Amino acid sequence: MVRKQRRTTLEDVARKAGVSMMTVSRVINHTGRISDATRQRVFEVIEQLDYRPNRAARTLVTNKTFMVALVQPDITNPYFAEMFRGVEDVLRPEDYRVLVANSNETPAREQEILEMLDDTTIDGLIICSSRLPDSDLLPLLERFSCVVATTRALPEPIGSVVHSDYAPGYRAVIGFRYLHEQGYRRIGYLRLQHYDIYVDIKTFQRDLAKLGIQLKDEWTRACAPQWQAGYDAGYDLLKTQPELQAIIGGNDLVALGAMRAALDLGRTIPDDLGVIGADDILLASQVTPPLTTLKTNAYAVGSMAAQLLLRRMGGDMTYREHVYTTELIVRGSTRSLLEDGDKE
Amino acid sequence: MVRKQRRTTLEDVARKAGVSMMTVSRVINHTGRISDATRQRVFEVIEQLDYRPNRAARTLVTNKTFMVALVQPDITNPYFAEMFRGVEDVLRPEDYRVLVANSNETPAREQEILEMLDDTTIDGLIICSSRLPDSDLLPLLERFSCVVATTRALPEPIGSVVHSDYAPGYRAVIGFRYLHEQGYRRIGYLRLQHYDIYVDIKTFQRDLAKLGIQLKDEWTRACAPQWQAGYDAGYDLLKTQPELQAIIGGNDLVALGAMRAALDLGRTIPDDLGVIGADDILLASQVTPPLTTLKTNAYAVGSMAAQLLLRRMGGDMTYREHVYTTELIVRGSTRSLLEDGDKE
DNA sequence: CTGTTAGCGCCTTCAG
DNA sequence: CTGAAGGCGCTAACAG
Repeated sequence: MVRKQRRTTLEDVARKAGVSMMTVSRVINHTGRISDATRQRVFEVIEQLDYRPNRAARTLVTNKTFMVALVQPDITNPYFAEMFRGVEDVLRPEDYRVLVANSNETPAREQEILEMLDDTTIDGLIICSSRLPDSDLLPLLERFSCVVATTRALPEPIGSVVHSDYAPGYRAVIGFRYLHEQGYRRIGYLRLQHYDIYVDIKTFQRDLAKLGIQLKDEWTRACAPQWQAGYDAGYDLLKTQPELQAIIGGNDLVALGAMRAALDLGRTIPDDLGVIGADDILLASQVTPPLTTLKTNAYAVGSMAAQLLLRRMGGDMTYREHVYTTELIVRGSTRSLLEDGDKE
Repeated sequence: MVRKQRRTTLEDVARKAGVSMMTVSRVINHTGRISDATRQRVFEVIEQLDYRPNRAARTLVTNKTFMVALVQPDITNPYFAEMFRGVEDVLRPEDYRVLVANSNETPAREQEILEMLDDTTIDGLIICSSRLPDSDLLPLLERFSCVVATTRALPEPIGSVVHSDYAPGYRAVIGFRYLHEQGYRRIGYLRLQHYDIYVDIKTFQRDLAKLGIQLKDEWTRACAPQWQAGYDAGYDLLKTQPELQAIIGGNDLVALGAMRAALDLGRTIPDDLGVIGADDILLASQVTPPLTTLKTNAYAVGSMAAQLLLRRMGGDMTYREHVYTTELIVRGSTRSLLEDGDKE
């Protein structure tokens, strides 16, 4: 037989301890003043009966779930897995549990996830690198009382923000600038497709042009933020634009996919082609040659997001914005062209 | 101002629709028979008022939370991230949400997590590769009505089981056998430290001996299932036992760490040293040389675990056990020694 | 310091 | 096909 007996309740404990339910409630919640003797006795009974409060009942009356949702595009991306750790490490000591939902890079699924969540399920929401346009995202977020977004701007009243990037979609500029300084002139760009939600590629090209860097239309492709997408896009890009001297990937996975494609096409790295990624996942440092990358501290982003959320859940609804800057880590996948006379 | 107004409740909907609360309840739960006209009207009002049922209230009365906990040792290990996807892909269509808790490879933290969870928080529990000994784990699991464990045996009444391995802690044997066939005779083994919970290393050595394979005491180290631990242990192992012809890692991260250590020590792979990992994470195929590994389908393990859990949550408490077999993927990090005359 | 009263929002049961 | 009463287990607010 499976256990059938009713769970022990507050009332059971109260009866057995010879006190009122309220007293027991006060003891377990450490609220109000209780004599040591009573407290002790109550604790003993709780122990004996293996009493554990019913969360649902408590939530019904307090409106607190002690649950936080973390909505991410892809937890198999080491960047997001690391971010999860940051979030959990901050929330757990505060007794919050983390509900993780993965949209698998599918905007429709992200939407569905947000629709299924609400304030009776969670106390707060951290939405990471949303792939939804503002017109879809903001109405959904309005339904939640406490929201923090990462790598995504939000109108002030909606929630606080952590940027993992000095400007959304602009992280790659650091790579362009660096390569340009090293003498590279024909630089391909595998931008992440969701960047197009907030940065028009034409604008991006113009902004690069202001820095004296040319990015021709045919030198860039939008691609999904995954290894295989990077491979495919990189392969295509190098096939059609063999004159490229370097490729910048929107993240490490994409850059590494492109790097593999380049190798398969017989290019040598960094001699025939420079490659730059972004994030600095473990894989980046372990391939040969190791990948030059734009490092972002995913763990810090996660823990900061959690801290901002705790603030909000604690009642402080002040808008806060935290920007982590991106750091260039130079490794073997790029080199200087300055001594080659390869400048144009 | 923040929203202050009370959430709309069943009662609000009932009043506005001119029906009883019960009718509304039946409509939203698709239970009982309701006239089309009434149903339609109720749905309209629900829409107008943007009504959403209060989860806590519902849970209080039904005892269903529609929440499943996934307890894992380390979500930054791609193996577990992939497994999460398998779990979620099965559970979401059934309307379950997934609470993820990460023990960070810390048994005490795993214990703490399990203690904080209970049947009023979740309907079911999937515990992955528990790092706790049976004496600690089993009493904790008994408190839950529906449990599935992965890569870990469980007494029948406790829960169902998915093995990602032909026998717990024995996956590496396939690697030993393969290397032995290829002429390797001095094989180091970086076993995962938690294996010692269920497989005594002496027994393991004896079992290998039965296959005619020698594993000397000084050729094996227990190490944490992470890259850095693999690096450190591998470094130490190769320093003290330079005669080793190969190293088998308990998982890919460890093997890759050891591989890096070998390279840092000036060994060439596979010429000076063979390396085998386990899991087949993306990184394994992307390093140079690519890593020979014992592939396990993490996604399948996750989705099978979720399916077994659904069965249990659906009331079918039959014990079920699913074993995935491990597949050897031979890549460039190992070679044949048979033509070398290097046999002993 | 401790107890009493009154719900939280929903579903189960039993009547119509 | 629809409704009324009762209670799930807990805590807020007020008494003493």
